[in-house]
Amino acid sequence: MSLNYSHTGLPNSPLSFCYTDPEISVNSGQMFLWQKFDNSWYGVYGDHILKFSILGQDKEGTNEYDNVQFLSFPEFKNWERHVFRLDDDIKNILSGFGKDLILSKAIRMYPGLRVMRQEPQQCMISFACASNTNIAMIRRMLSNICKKFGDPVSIDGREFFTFPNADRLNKVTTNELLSCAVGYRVKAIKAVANAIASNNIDIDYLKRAKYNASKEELLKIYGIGNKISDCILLFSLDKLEAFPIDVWITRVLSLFYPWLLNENKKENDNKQRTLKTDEKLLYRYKYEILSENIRRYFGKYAGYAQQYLFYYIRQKESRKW
DNA sequence: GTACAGGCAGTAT
DNA sequence: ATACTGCCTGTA
Repeated sequence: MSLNYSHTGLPNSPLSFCYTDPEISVNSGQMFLWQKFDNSWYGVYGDHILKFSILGQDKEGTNEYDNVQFLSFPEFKNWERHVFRLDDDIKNILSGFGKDLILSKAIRMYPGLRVMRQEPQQCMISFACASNTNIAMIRRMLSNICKKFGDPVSIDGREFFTFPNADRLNKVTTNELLSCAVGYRVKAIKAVANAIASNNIDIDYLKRAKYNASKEELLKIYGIGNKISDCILLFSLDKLEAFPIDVWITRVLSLFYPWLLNENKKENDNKQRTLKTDEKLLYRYKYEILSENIRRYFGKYAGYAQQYLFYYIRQKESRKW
């Protein structure tokens, strides 16, 4: 497989990678537990550690490499197909956005940006940690959780830790979790672990069910609201229409899709619209209605659009991850 | 010291 | 229904 690796990413990002044929890059937000050492990337997928290595020479600054090796511990055959969603018809998905100028631009800038598929239990716990904080903090919390409750795996002379499953996390004490610097999110983490461990929610069902039914189940869990459930649905439950709306997405909508927001204005608010006022708009607009309108506009692969827009606005604002 | 970071639940109106 | 508030932790 020909591979094209580059730091497409954000200037300060230690993360983000892409390769071509098919081209891939991924938002850091999707890869909390990935790290790069030398020419290899290592990532945690539940109780597996995944690895891929860039072998061979860079063809004179083209970032094209002729050989990439995918490994996993323990064995997880063809994990790259699963994790990078190589079965998605990316050409078809992206061509569907062709009429949208902003998306077209973002797609040209970040060719092959993908939605990554995460291990569902890990994904649910990860986003339970995501409220009111930033990516660096989430990475720290999750890394702490793995170190404390996961199993060590030694690879290439380095120690990695698997992600503890729900049964394990369901048994740990609140204080043990608090030592992972998760703060008040401990209640959400325990609620997720308990819901899975006690079969109150069934991940197979969540995968099978349609977006709305699946989301309804997730929203029953303490600490899992609209945005976080959409992340879980998109990144681990194969709901490609899920479109998580956070402050960054709100900004990009405000800048480039104001009509989507204005449709939902509660009253005709004559005040001048500014970024600041728009950022507060999730207080003033119903997430559900906004979400429906957005999914109607972007279509059944809205989640892919969300990733391009998120990546675009983050880079535009030069955010460090 | 203060503001703020990829939300959420609880409470008051 | 909608507005407002506090919240762990860490960094700028």
